[in-house]
Amino acid sequence: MQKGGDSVELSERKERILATIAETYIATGEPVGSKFLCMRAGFGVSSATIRNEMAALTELGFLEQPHTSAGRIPSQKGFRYYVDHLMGQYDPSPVDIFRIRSRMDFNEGDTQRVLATAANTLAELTGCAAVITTPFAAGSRIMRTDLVPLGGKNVMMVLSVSNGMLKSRICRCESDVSYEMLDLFYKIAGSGFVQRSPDEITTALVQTVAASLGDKAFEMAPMLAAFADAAKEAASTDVLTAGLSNLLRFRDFEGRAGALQDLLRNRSSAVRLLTTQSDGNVHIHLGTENRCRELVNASVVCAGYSVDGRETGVLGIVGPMRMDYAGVIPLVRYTAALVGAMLDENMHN
Amino acid sequence: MQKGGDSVELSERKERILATIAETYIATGEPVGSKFLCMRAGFGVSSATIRNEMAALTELGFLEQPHTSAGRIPSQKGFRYYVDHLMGQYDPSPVDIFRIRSRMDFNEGDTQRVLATAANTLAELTGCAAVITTPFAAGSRIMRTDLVPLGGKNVMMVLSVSNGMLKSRICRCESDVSYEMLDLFYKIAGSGFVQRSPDEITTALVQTVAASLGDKAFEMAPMLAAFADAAKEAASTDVLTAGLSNLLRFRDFEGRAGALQDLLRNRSSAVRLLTTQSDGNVHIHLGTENRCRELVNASVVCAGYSVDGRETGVLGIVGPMRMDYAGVIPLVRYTAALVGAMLDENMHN
DNA sequence: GTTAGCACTCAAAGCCAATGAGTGCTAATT
DNA sequence: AATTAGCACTCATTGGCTTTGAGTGCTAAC
Repeated sequence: MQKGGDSVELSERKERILATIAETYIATGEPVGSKFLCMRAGFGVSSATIRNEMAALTELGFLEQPHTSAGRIPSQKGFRYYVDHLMGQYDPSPVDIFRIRSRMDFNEGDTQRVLATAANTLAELTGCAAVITTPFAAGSRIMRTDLVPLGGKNVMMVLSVSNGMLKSRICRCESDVSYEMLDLFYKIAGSGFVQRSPDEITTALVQTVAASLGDKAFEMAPMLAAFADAAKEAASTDVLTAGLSNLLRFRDFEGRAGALQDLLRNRSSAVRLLTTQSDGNVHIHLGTENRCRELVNASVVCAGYSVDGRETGVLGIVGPMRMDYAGVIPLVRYTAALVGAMLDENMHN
Repeated sequence: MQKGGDSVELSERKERILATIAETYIATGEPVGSKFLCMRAGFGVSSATIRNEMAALTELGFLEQPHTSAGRIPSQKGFRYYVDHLMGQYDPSPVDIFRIRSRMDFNEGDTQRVLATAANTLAELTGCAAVITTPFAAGSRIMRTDLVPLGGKNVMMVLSVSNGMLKSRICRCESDVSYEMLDLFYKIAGSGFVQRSPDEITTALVQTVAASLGDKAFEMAPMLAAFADAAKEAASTDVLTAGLSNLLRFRDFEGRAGALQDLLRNRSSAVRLLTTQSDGNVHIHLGTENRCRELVNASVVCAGYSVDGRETGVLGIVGPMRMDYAGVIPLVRYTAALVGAMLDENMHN
């Protein structure tokens, strides 16, 4: 939970009012009026007093009014204050833990599948859209490359990266794949590519290698191209999404849900969205904090997952600004921890 | 183009009126009135005569009226008659051909990628959602299985099926993978699994094999399980989608777009949707012909793609019933042919 | 068979008043 | 100084009402 920008201190009563408005608005989606607050919550004062407080909170920018004769809703600043200072901190309920663990198979060795399952689980349990990045490539290196001849001219190339990712390419050679070609590729890869970081595999590097091959270059070109392509993909962070159609259910996104879906489907914008300090906490990006037109009334709740003690990826959910933060944060935190643990398991065999 | 159910013959003038209404409604989305038809189209008669004809067409069930004081729109039956008898048959325009070919790389050896690209291309060019099945497993057989030791306890298993599909699984063994384990698996697979059809790989079969292994069974269990799982997936038809967010743009689906997206994302319902006669033609399923609540005002335009002369998969698009059939059909037909050709290329190396 | 003419229908748009939730302000009270 | 009762005010919403105009169906004449 990062601290908000300006550290205005509110009186305890103002805080209680803001918290109650936030929680009521989150629950009902309707603006909250002074009368309701007076009745419902146990403030020992009249609605007029509450109105005065609300007016002050509006003046301070924590609340806003859809129109004169409506109640108040928390502004973005109000939500920020709420999540930073007022919201209860909970652990996931036993039933949530059960739900998450029963969906995620701790024995899954496939990083890609672990991530996909995590996204699906989060989307389902939160009712929001879920996004999860593949482990970052920074600091990783190519562990090995393998070739699987598929018969005839086709070979499958598998690139294993130390961050747990596998990238495979099917590659059609100019002629039937021969033992010599495979052998040559293994030699090239072993001496020039393995142990390097994926982002070191530049076109230039591959061309240098190709040039040194002389008349074999032509034969090897498709494999080298496939390898370069796979390495390039391995060097960049990818994003898996789930539950995009959940976004259609929120009135808040009416008409904009399509743009939101497209935004999340887009790799680079989704990565940018999740990027945040890696301090092991759950982070909340409210509305315009995301610096993104499509997300003005949306929030992102995200957390990094750590493998080997280093935060190597991020997962999160995207939903309306009036989402149930208190309920959702524990789910995100727990899922992130579990993903980290599962990938850790894979790293250490 | 399949023939409609009842073969009512309409007078030539009625046909011209129906065709003009269909095309105008497709283009504008607005009900079409007698006055417009009289002005615009070159009928040598007055609006009153056209009104009489329209009344007759309504009586016959080819047209309907949103309300008394509105023009007419084609009913489902009207659209059916239009696509069966009235619509022009076109070839894709050179520019469409160029667009499709420049998006689809004829040298791609990866079936999965070919399919994904085809779906994206179709979605983009038609503005509808695109769906494409993987090649059917019927009649296919397992060509080979390969193991790629990934270090430590992890192995990647690759299953090559004769229909061009590859299925891979990462499998975590109980102990470090040894040469003996790999060798044993190759022996088992070679004698018991390769050359079989994927749907023959039942749990029973795998258990029989396991039982025959004696004390090695425990060690081999994860690999056998992964193999069975991969084979099961290979035996069933999968579906790739693209452009689901296009559906949100259509007024016709307002409020139902989410359900439609979910329907297409669901493997079995999407397959059911595309299932049709395999006679090499483009097929059009209008509204309720799809026997599916979510699709009452939607149409599916689909075509099979053939590999080796046999129709082994289907692709199609889903859009509103008032879609531009004349423009879209050539695209679907051409894309299907191209997918077939590309997969053919792969089969014959 | 065609058409001019006309009465009719009905969605859409605009207008108006009533309703009521909720506020802001003021003056009295504690 | 804080609280509150009271009241005037605002404004979205609703429903009723009318107007408008597109489009029809029907009939009688051509």
